[in-house]
This record gives sequence, structure tokens and C-alpha cells, in this order.
Amino acid sequence: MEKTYNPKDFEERIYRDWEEKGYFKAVRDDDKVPFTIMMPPPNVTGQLHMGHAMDETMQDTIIRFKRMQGYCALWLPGTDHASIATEVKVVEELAKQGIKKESLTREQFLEHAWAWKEKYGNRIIGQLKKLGSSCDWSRLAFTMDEKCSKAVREVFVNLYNKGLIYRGSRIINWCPCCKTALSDAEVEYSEEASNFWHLKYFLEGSDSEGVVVATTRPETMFGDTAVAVNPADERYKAYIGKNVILPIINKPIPVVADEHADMTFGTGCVKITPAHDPNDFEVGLRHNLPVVKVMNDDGTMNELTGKYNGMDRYECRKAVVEELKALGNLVKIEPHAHNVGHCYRCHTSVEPIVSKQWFVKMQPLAKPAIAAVYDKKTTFVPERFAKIYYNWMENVKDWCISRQLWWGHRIPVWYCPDCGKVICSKTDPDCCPDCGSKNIYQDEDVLDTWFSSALWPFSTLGYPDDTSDLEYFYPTDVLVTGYDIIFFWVARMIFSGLEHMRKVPFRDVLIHGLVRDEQGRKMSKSLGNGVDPLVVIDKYGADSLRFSLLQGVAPGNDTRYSDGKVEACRNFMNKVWNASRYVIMNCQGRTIKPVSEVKLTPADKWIISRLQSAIRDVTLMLNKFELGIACQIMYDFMWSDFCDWYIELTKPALWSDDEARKDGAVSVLYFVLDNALRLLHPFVPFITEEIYQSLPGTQGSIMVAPFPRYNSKLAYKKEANAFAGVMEVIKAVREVKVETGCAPSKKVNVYLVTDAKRLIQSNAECICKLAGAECVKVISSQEEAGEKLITKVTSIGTLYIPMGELVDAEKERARLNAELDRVMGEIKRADGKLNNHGFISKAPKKLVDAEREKLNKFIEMRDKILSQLENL
RNA sequence: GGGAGCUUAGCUCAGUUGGGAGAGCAACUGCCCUACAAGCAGUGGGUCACAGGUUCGAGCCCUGUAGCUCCCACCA
Repeated sequence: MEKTYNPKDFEERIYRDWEEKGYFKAVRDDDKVPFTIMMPPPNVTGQLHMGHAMDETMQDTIIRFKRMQGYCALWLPGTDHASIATEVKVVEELAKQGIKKESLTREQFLEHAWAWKEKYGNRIIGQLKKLGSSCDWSRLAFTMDEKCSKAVREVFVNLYNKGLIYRGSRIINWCPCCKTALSDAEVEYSEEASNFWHLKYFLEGSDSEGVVVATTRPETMFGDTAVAVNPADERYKAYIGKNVILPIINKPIPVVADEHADMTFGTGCVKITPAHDPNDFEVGLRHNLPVVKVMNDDGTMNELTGKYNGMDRYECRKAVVEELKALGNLVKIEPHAHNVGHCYRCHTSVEPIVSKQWFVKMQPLAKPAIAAVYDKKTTFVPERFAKIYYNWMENVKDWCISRQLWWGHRIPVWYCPDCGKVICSKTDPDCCPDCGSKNIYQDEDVLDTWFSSALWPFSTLGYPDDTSDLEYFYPTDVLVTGYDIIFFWVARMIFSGLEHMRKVPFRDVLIHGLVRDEQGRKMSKSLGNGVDPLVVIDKYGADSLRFSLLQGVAPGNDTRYSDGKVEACRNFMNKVWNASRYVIMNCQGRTIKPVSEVKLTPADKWIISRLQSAIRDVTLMLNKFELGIACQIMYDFMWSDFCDWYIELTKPALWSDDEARKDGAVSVLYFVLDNALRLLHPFVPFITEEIYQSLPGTQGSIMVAPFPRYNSKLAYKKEANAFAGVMEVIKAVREVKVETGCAPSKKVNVYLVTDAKRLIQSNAECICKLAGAECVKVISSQEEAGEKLITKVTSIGTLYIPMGELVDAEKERARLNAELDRVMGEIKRADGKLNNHGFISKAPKKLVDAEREKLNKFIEMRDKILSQLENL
């Protein structure tokens, strides 16, 4: 093995090897329990970012853990066609080549889109592999592949036949840039500074009397078909039923009474534009008002606006305000901030507009979806995200699913121009089933990209066919994703799964946060602060990146990426690497025995005990999806317990001439390392595999080796506890040496007055080695230690270390006094607790006893320090 | 308007059944000792936002306050 950890030497080779050996493949095995994760399909719009890297790492860690535990583990990968996002990208790409979308036929455009998908889809797959993702590539899916498309058709037709999909003219969100309808979820609101324009609409036949409406959208006035006032508003009662004249186009419109008008807001009079405002649309329905659309699809004004025809909506706003001012209709302008919706893909401000679109009726679907989470058929981790889910589901409106795009699943509906028949079909019809006309034509629109993503957990397993996979792997076990797509995706998968499979799609939803940049900002293209995972992998290795993305992260919380963190993890990898090198080097030519056949030293029992704790805790934390804590446990176990202590403790044995002793030490080292590697493997698969392969006696891949299981017989609680005393002595000697400014290389003599004579004697060699001592002797009184002593009181005894000229009486007094202070503090604390009647009577007996024991120990230490001070 | 989260060492963050405040980085001191200087040993540093409450005991549970962040709804 090389002296330093160099991931480039092996990561690619190992991944290829895993793939060739078929370890990623999940084949139904009825002797095993299935464990399934569906990868949230990354969009084929570009490449993976840090958020993906974290998401995939979490999934890979869980699936590797379950696979090693003996489950039939399936992690099914795939990509999403991302209808609108990809179409925007392809249009941009074509524009660079001077090609306009409008100049292409639908088929020509789709060819470009598929080429894009090939290129970027493959790039994403390459990135996933670099990360070490152990997904079953033989099942790689794409939301627009044959399987998924078949499921989309099935679902659409079924919902249509149940009356849960309908077509209608409704207010929808229109993106004038993408020129398509959007769902409510696809609109992002942000506050913008604007104005409240107070406009006077004169009463029909009057030059002075009228109502003043306050609006933020003066340019939509051409579409006004009424003015609403509150029926209880005394100020305007007289106007109800009369007409006012719409300025500029001089059109009479009625004043209607409607609760929608808030008497306390604005002027109390609202201009009603049913075609361009969701609330006004509702008012319009109540009062049977005409719907007048005054804008074109690209956000320009239409012919109904007279001279403003063709003008951009914002320019028109300015011009209309000017004209109204000139006409004397503008009463005042009031600054006013209000929320404006933007397209989540291109950030253009969306236009609420009446349009004929396809919708999914949500109420009947939402109800069981709410109940399922309420009944804990699906659990959110952390639980608080269930609230966000409920809140959305309980208030969800019908879902607009049609998009005026080309890239996506085309709506499976045909129209017959001859008899007016609407045909919704799973297969493409060639004529009208009613009149036999061949003139039928298909709906031009495609479906919202989330319509197909919603089916992901079962479409990828073969739905609508009754496949063996579907039966075995569905419902899946855990969905891992960010909180940002709970509405878009998680919620829709839940109601879709319930509706079409009669079962929730997953048992747990593990929600994670965003990966932010070093300053806590969202990583984004426009800020240019994104960090490419591949660049990081290239520099530090995939394992270091993975570990850094998991360590210290709490579920659902955002986390910050920093090179420093990755570097620290790389250092940890190097630590693991070198510890392994130490073990493997010492294994050369030795007989490795099972630990059950080794005469274990106290140190051996201590590390084996620590290992058992690590096994127990890591398993527990992984099962609770507490990956951050699990990582921390492994980090501490490997670095502190195994490397800093145990490896050092084995050196005396390994440097001795006692062959049996050497074999024993090596056997334990091997045992612990082997277990530790398997514990670590789910987190850092490459390095553990590389080392595992170098470990003598191992067979096959660590990927399919069993995950360690806690063994209570190896817990050695008492022994481990006793050994902590030895460690305390070692630390005490080290402290004394540093505090007295003794040269580190100088060996000191250590004398101990203690009851634990045997423990100290049997570990004397280790104490000497680790503490830098010449000898450790148990004595019965201080006199035996000689003169010029430094005293250190520990819980298992008092240490005396002759320091010769280095002993300064004053300094020693100060040092002892400081220690006395500390011990007195402890006594005060314990004493206080034990004098508390409530504590004695109500706290668990174990705790009270432990506290008592501590108090006695500290009192003993206090007395020793006091007598020491007297003798000084 | 409704809801959620955060506030812990100089910085970034952990802290899961309430039982003596932790890690990484940074700082300081001393060390190339045959796994590792991507290292070792040691040190300093925190009224766990604030105010109440529950409890024998609160960073953790409850109530309120402040600051920051986010989500949803919406004011024409």
C-alpha cells in the first residue's frame, strides 16, 4: 500500500469491478426481504450539483447498509425529461445556432430535444457513477421511455374515465416567455414595489359623478367587465345596478355588489377583470359577467386595446396611465408593494389568464392522501414536514396539467372535427369511433412533467402490467429528497400511488435540506457560486466528498459546503488508510486467529468493547436515518479509539519477540479493522473496498459482506471500564510532562499508590510506551518514590513522578491548588445533588449510586491533594 | 395573514428517550517517535438568544419575547 491515500488510484477501477460483477443488480429473491429506493430522477437539463451529490450519497449509504444486512436491495436510477426546463434549454441552444423554434416542425424540434437528452442524460449517469452510486443500472429509467409513457397513458385515461381529468376554461398562470400554462406550484411569488393607481370611472351620463377604483394593473382595464362594491358599503349603495363608463374605450360596465370588495381596503371599489385575475374570475362567475381577454400569449396587448395593440404589457401600463391622466381619470398614485408571480423556470412574471386547459380534480385524490399520512402509512422524517404536506394537500386546487410545449408526454386525446367527439385513448386511434371520420387530430399539448414523475415509484416497476417486480418491490421503503419538492413531487406521488396502486408509494420520506455555499447562500447559476461535485471528487476523492456531505448534517436542515470540510474528511480517509496499512503490514507472516481463540489483554477487551458500542449505535442511527450522527460515531471510533489509543497500545506487543503475543495483537487488530471497514463501507465505499481487498483472508467484495452485528458477549463492559483507569494514568503522566516543561523524549519514572495494583502492573509496558515513562511501579507509600516529586491525583490512585531540577515548589503548589479547586468543585456539585431530597427519592437508583460513588472518589482525591500540599 | 425552522466555543455545525456542554476548522505550546506532518501529545475558549414555567434535575419539554431564515396564502 502507498504511504498516502490517493483515491485516484482505485476509485474508477473499483466501480468498474462492482459493475462487472453485477453487485448492483437487484433480482427478486423470495428468501430475502426487499428494500427499495427510487432515485429521484435528476433533470436532463444539465449536470449534477452539490444538492444532488448529497441526495445520492444519502441514498447510496442507506441502500449499501441494507444490502449488507441481507435485504434484497434495489436502488432504481433514472432521469427526468423535465419538460419545460429542457425545452427552454433546447430553445436557447438552438438560438445560439441561429435557429428559431418556430421555424422547426414539432418532429424536428423533438429530434434536437432527444439529442440533448442523450448528451446530458449520459453525463448525469457518469457523474452518479463517479460518486459511487450502487444503483441497478439494468433498470435505468427515463420518464419518457416506453415503460413510463405507457403508465402515463394508462393513468391519464383512467382518471379521465373516472371524471378526475377534465378540460375547461379557467384562470391559469401563463408564462409569456415560455408561452405555456403553469401549475400553481410552478409559480414563485416575490414582493415588488409598485403603485396603486386610483382611477375614476364616471357614471353613465355624468361628467362628475362616479366611482374611484384602486388598481395595481391599470393596463388590464380594457378587460374590465364590472366594478364591484361591498353590498354593505353605504358609500356606494346608490351605484349598485347602474353603469359606469370604462375610460379610453368608453364602454359601459355595471356596478355589482359582491363580498369580494373589501370596504377597508383601497377605495372599496374594485375593477373586475375576469380574464386576468383569479378573484375577478370568481366574481365574474357569480354575476355572469363576460370574460374579455386583452392580452396575447407573448404578454403583449391584443386588438381589443385599440391603439395599444401589440404593445408590451408594461409599456402599455405606462402609456395607459399617461392617457388616463390626460383624460382626467387618474385621481392619485399611491406607492404600493405587492406580490408578483414568476415562472419557476425562466423567472418572467406570469400572467393570470383565462385559458382552456386540462385539469386534474384534486379533492377526491387529496382526501385519501391526507389520511394515509395521518394514519402513518407514510412517515415524514423529520416529522415536521408532514405539516407542510397537510397544509398543501388540504388547500390544493385543481392541478393544471396541460402545457403548450412540445417536449413531453403528448395528451392522449383526439378530437373529431366532423362529429365533435372527444376521444381519450390508451392507444392511438386512426378514426373516430362514433362517426368513423379519419379527420381526427390529437391535442397539441403535452403534460406537466410532474405528471409522469408522480408515477415514478410504480411506472418504473412495470405498471400497468402485473409484474413480479411490482409485486415484490412496491411499495418502496424510503424516498430521499429535499424539502423543496414536497409539493411538486412527494405529494403527487402519494396520491398517485394510492389512486393507481391502492398503496402508498413509500413507507418513509427522508427529507433533507439544501447544500448552500460557504456564506450560506443558495448555490445558483446566476450567482456563480455553485461548486461542481466532479471537481471536488477529482481533487479529494468521492469518499471524502461523500463523508463531508453526511457528517454533522441533521435531517431536514440546510448545510454549507466548504472545501475545508472536504479536506478534513480527506484527512480522515488518510487516517483510515494508514491505520489499515499498519494492520496489514503487521499481518504479514502472522497467523490470524478468531478473537474467540485469543488470550485477550485488557486493551484488547477495551477496543472490542468500543467496537461493539460503535456497531450498536451506528446500526441504530442508520435505521433512524440519522446519517450525520452515524458518521460522527465512526469518525470518533476510528480516529480516537482505534488509531490514537488501540494501535499505539499494540506496539509493545508487536515489537516484542513473543510470537504468541504478536499473533494475539494482530488478530485483534484484524478483527477490529475488518469490522470497522464494514461499518464504514456504506458511507465511504471506495476506500473500504480498496483496503478490504488488501486485507489477507478476505473473499469477494466488501459490498456484499455482512454488516457487523452487535454481540453482547463481546461488550466487556467491566473490563473496558477498568481499562479507562489505565488510560487515565497515561494521560496524567503526559500532562505532567507537558506542564513541567519536561523534554518529550525524556523518560520519567512513575510511582503509583493504588489499589488497582494488578491492573497497573499488567499494563505497565503500555503505560510506559504511551506516556513516555521509563518504568511504572506500584508503591505503598510516597517515601518509596524519593524526592523532588510531582504529584498527580487520579481516580485510580496517586502518581508520583520524580522530576529532579524541574520541580519548582511554588509552581507545584499552584498546580496542586488548581487541581484542588477542580476537585472541590466536583465535590460541591455531587454533594449538592446528594443533599437534594428530591434527587435521592425520585432519580433512578442507578444514577444516585453513581453520584455517590463519584462523591467518594472525589473526596478521596481531595484528601490526597490536601495532604500533599501539607507535605510540600 | 397562516405555518415552519434557526439562535450552542472566534467560524461552521452536532447534541433523539431531560441525568456532569461536543466535533471540525481556527488559536496557543511542544514534538519528524519504525501507520499517518493529510500526523502526534497537550492547552485555552461557551450565563447553550432573552424572560418565565414544569421537574429532584432543562441546551433538550411548555408559554411568552426578540433577531434571522424559509414556506404557504393573499391585499383588487
